[in-house]
Amino acid sequence: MNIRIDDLDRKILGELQVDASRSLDEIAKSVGSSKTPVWNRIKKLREAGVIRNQTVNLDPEALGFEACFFVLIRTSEHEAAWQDSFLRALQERPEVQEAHRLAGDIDYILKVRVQNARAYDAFYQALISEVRVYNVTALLSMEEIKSTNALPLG
Amino acid sequence: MNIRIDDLDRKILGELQVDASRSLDEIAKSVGSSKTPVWNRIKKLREAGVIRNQTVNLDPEALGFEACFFVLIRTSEHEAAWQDSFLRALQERPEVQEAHRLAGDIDYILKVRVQNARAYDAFYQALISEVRVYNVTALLSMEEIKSTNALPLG
DNA sequence: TGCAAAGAAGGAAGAATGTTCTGAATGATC
DNA sequence: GATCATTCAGAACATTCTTCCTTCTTTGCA
Repeated sequence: MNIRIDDLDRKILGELQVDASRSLDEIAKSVGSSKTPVWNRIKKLREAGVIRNQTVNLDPEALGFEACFFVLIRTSEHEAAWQDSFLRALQERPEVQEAHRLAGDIDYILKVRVQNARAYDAFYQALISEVRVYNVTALLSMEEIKSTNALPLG
Repeated sequence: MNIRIDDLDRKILGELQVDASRSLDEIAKSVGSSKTPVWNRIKKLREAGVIRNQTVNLDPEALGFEACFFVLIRTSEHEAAWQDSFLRALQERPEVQEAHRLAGDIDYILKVRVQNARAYDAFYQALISEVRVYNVTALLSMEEIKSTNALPLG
């Protein structure tokens, strides 16, 4: 699974992060190479799992998702069985865009995207009925200042 | 700018969210339609800004980004000039993947992706030297349980 | 109900792009 | 310095995109 990633690979990934719909010729020109090596490297990076998938970024508000919450969760339960059911609940809920297990006194953080505050409450009620949590704090986003999942490869 | 989005549009967007590299024919088959209407609708959705751009999702750890922090920021300054310089600082820093202005006693939350803890400290020092902040709490992610920016269109 | 307008299906055709292949060049190893 | 393996540039082929057209269905309105 280990793979050697050189400077040209990073340039290609940088281009794909900005716009994955460009043609191989354009990308090759941008990174100062030609079509064949770019194609071979993209294939290699895909097979190695460095490139996971190719998606479109949608405008959440245009599709009716007006509310975004960051949810800080504390729990007193740390057994494997509890954790398994918690993780499964998060995976199954499409409102949960991100979930991280944290170090420190807060155990988990979630990013939850929903239509409105009522939809968040429905999500919250469903979650706490499925798994026991000790303390939940919801932070409501008023403005999305920046949103990208591009890595700084420059 | 307003656009009417029907069920077929949502199905198409759902397919594109999962895998934007599939051909029009395949997508048309998946949503139970044919090539022409699918192409027209994708074009319409792109022009309306519902589809923002097309990118690849990379494996952060494979590229050496082993640390992810959520940063909670409180500030006592709420003037426009301070806010402008703060926003500009966030936009310019590629480590900042997400930035939200919040309601409540915490003013901002950031998601910061860096190589390691030392790189985070460098980022932190640079940030507080640029803009005054009252209080900063960093939450260190131990495990990325879930990560997607797909909207629940089903 | 009937009429007009809009959109969908299906296919055809040219342009653009993806994918494979080959010979040349480059660099590493001994 | 010779040999081997790897990579690159460009050609050649295959697929897909994009546009256009015709027919048919659906939608909206009088």
